[in-house]
Amino acid sequence: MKNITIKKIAELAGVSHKTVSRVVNNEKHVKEETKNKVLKIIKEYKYEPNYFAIGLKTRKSKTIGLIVGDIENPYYARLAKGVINICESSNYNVIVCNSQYNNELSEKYLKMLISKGVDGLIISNIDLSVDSVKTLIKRNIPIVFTNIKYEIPGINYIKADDYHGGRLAAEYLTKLGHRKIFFLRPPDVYGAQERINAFKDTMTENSIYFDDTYFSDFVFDEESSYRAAREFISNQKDFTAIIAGNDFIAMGAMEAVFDLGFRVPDDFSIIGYDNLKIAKIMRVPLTTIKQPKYLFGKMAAGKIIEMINNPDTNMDKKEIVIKPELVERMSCKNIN
Amino acid sequence: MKNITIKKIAELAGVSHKTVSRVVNNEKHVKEETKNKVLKIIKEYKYEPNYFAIGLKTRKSKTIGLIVGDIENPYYARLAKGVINICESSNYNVIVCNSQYNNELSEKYLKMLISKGVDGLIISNIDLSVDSVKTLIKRNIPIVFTNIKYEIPGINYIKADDYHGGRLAAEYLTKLGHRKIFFLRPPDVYGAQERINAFKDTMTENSIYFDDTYFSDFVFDEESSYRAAREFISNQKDFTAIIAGNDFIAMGAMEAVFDLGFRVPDDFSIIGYDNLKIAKIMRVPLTTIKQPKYLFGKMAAGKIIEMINNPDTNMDKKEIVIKPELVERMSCKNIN
DNA sequence: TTGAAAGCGCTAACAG
DNA sequence: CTGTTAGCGCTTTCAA
Repeated sequence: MKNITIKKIAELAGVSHKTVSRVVNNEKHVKEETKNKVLKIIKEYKYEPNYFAIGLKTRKSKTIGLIVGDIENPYYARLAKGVINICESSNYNVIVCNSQYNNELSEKYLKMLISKGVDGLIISNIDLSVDSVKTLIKRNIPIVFTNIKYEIPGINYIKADDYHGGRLAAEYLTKLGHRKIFFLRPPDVYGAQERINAFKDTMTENSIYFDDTYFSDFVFDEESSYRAAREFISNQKDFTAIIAGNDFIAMGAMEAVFDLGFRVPDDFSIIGYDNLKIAKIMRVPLTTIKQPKYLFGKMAAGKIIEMINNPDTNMDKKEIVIKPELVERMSCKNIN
Repeated sequence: MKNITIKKIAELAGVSHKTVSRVVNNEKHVKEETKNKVLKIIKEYKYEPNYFAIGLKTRKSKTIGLIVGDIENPYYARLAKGVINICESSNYNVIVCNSQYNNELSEKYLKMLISKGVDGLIISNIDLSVDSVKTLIKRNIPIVFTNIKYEIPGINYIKADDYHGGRLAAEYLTKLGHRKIFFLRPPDVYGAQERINAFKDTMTENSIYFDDTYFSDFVFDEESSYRAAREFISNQKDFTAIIAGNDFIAMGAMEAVFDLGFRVPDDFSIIGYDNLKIAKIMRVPLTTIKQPKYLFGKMAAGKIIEMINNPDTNMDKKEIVIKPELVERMSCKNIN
């Protein structure tokens, strides 16, 4: 039971294998009659072109790689959905890699993807070394970042204005009268640092004191956030607000507050980031900063496919930056 | 700037390309000295074996395919995480397909995956035709289902005992005194039907009336659930409880209840399914049925890799069935 | 321990 | 409109 190859079909149809190749690829210069004959045999024998043979010749894989920090974080899940759906409509598949915010793992995934000949790469919030990124650029493989840690010329990215988003959160809280605000730090990706900078700037401008103890260690998901928040809450009395690195992290924080017998926002105001669907229906509906996650995925995929299809033209818009917005709900209290 | 191939390395090292192949694949019968020499050249020239050439020969892709209903549903996201993480540890990549619970799209994805020569397939809650599944089995490609719609002999699956889970939910509600219970139907996958059967059996055994109007149309996600729940709530007065097809759906239902000015569980008790992380921190902490999502992914991936590595041996355990458990929180009221 | 030859299944270039 | 020839980069015999 061997595989049916293009040669066998050619034999069966009494034509050359190149002719079969022509009809398979829908090229012109094939007589309607021949074409139909070949098509019939193809159908009858359920011929399917060999992916590897094609790839070996064309160096196209019709698949793109996506690296995310944590597919379980609804932010990434929704972004991935955007990527996958758009890719599907252009007949691309996507290999999803879960870096777990881990440097080494990211690099490993990168290598795997490249060695598999992906046609493009979408890299979301991971912490690649500058060297890797530069090698990537040199290789000339289409690549789009959604949020980046380094500003490297010639790089395509799609991101939100995180500094602005960070300000939105910090200023909102200070206007509500909060002075001691704890920052649950999300993984160290570019966007996170921008938001922390915005926070610090806001505090400084308002002459509000802060130091390193106002920042948690990196917190990755709902669980690690829960632990960090719990520890933080247990050890102090003066803080009135928490900035959660993202909504997933905010979940953990809110759980910790409730489990310790405190209330939101009466004892602690909490503000998140991302505006996940869950934000609306959380224990206390979460005030947060809105980002268009599906759109990020959609745009990144669209851009990649565009780049794949026009390898030579220098795409015009290199950077796309989206303005985040504050979504006010019930998790923050005015204490003025 | 051509690619460095095995031949070039051979030339540079002054050996045959087969020898290079041997050291690349870590085969024996290579003198330590030759090996080191070759290794040095490989490193120097950054040689990377060509994926397509290898695939053409070996018919192995080192990638597996995963089809899920909706990657945005945290159930699937967590399952996918399990699959991806386990695959990574065995150096497999995973192509994630988002079927959107759509029959045709599922079939299309299936074709794409097969044509890409995936080494294995994990199919999660989709609605493939019996024919497709049979073809799949005939092709002899390792495949694991997590939940299935058809019982086909020789198929591997990992699932929860959905009938049992359905009973858990229905009996819990009836014991609490509920008689008019609305069922927000999840997409028509095997597990869903089992749970509906369990619901009907429970009602019948308790001599509780129900008819078709007690069931919503299929509801896919938080948004469609919101719409369906909203419409349902607006049009009736007697129902006291809602069984949500899963926790993602429960989110939408709870939103609808609140937006319409009702309360949970005072006006409507809601029970979910899956025990997502969000269940704990929802507006009203959700009573639900627990399923080990990460474990499903992990087991499915483990099984697939095992099957890939032992293509001949008939794996023993064909079916793995896990017992779900009730997690009681605050979304259901005793109205006895 | 090493190498030569063949071929996996396809496409590209050119010839007819 | 169709066919021939070559070769993509690797692995697999088999022979040395």
